[in-house]
Amino acid sequence: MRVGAAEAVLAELRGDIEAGLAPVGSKLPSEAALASRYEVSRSVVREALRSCAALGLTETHTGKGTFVVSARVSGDLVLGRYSARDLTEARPHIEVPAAGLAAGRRSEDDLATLRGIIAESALEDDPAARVALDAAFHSTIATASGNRVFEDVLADLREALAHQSETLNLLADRQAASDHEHREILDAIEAGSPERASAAMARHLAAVDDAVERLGAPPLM
Amino acid sequence: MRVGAAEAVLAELRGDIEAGLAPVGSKLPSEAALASRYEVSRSVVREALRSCAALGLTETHTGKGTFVVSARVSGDLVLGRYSARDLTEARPHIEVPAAGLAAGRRSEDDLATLRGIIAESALEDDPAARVALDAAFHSTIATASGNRVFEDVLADLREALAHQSETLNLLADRQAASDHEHREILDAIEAGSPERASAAMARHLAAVDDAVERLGAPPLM
DNA sequence: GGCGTGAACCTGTCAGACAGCCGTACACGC
DNA sequence: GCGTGTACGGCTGTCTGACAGGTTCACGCC
Repeated sequence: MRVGAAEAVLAELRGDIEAGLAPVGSKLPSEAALASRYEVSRSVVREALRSCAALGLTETHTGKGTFVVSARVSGDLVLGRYSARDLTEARPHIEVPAAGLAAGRRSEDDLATLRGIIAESALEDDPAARVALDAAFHSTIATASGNRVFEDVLADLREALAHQSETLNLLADRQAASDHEHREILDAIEAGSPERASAAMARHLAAVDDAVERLGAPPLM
Repeated sequence: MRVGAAEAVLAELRGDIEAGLAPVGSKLPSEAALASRYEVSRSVVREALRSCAALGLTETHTGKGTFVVSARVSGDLVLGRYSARDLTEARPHIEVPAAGLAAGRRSEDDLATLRGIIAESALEDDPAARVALDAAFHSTIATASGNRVFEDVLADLREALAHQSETLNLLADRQAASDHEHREILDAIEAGSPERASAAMARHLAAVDDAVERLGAPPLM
């Protein structure tokens, strides 16, 4: 009987999920299997799984098992909690200053990542993959801002937005435009100009919003 | 054996805590007592408490019991997770637009609340009580913005800020100035002018930051 | 082939038990 | 009188074994 086992199991599970070892959508082993793997009783496993569920990482269904529903703990900002209007309204206030900060604090690593994403995006035709790359671009900028508040808030917003994926395909024709705007943002960040970076990000967001509105669809990225 | 009991117990506990029936700092009844009160087994109570803990509402200490540590689920933004710099940097980008939105969407209820807070603050001498009123003022504006994103983010930021309470007393001499600035913000909101409201909020935050910096202390409200 | 039945597996809950931590109160020694 | 130490009761942490009820799938019957 190891005291503290429950926390250890929780840490283990959470680590696996956040590291992607248990991808979103996958099914975790049964409680009994986990208990035997970690050499603890099923009670301990159940309490750990309860914590995972409370953190929004997993959902467990009677008779079926427990499934990974998110790879990161999404705090208070739960899916669908925000209206499209709220999201559209809030996003510029987070992303624009984040781009400005990124320009002031850019690291070579972040720049390399951004360049890589843009290059990859130019070659990519699959709309779903392009959406993922767009998400990666924006989230890298949040990281590059060096401010965890922006980083976290943006991650939550993006997660909420990801569930309005019906809009995705409608934006396929913006591919070239979006690539160009991303390029401008990256240029400004590379140049170390917060003003230009903020302005470029603001233009990009406005352009996306415009396109979405023209299409009469809920907002997306 | 009632199936779904665990969720019911969790809802009950969470409701009590959020409603203030179990104030922050208080000790919950023992697991055995809760089990008997809700007529479930201790396993069920333990799993519910695990969820509460994962949500950040409670902490349980071996041999002592479980204690309420927060009255609201604080998402990802956990105490101390953000540096003072991050918070100071992010706050204006949230609060300033929130004030602008509040001016555009103000309701009579919100206005009445804000007026009440200002009136109360003028009469209040106790620094701790004034801090609470200040928090209430800013959080009411977030509510009045009509945007849940701002509302939630601000609630989290405020919670994080609340733990830098050493700074509190240092700002006592700003009482009159702060009251005046709050008044200006309220005036602008009452007038329905987003520009004036945003500007007034920006001035207020800048003034507070200035005062804090002059005192050489970490930022607060 | 279609359909129903049952077995296998899974989660949800229960009851009882014991180990270890914590605070307190009582008794002992100084 | 005072301080120390010890024993005790209460609490959490974990374990074990059991049963109910949901889910899935394969087998066998029609």
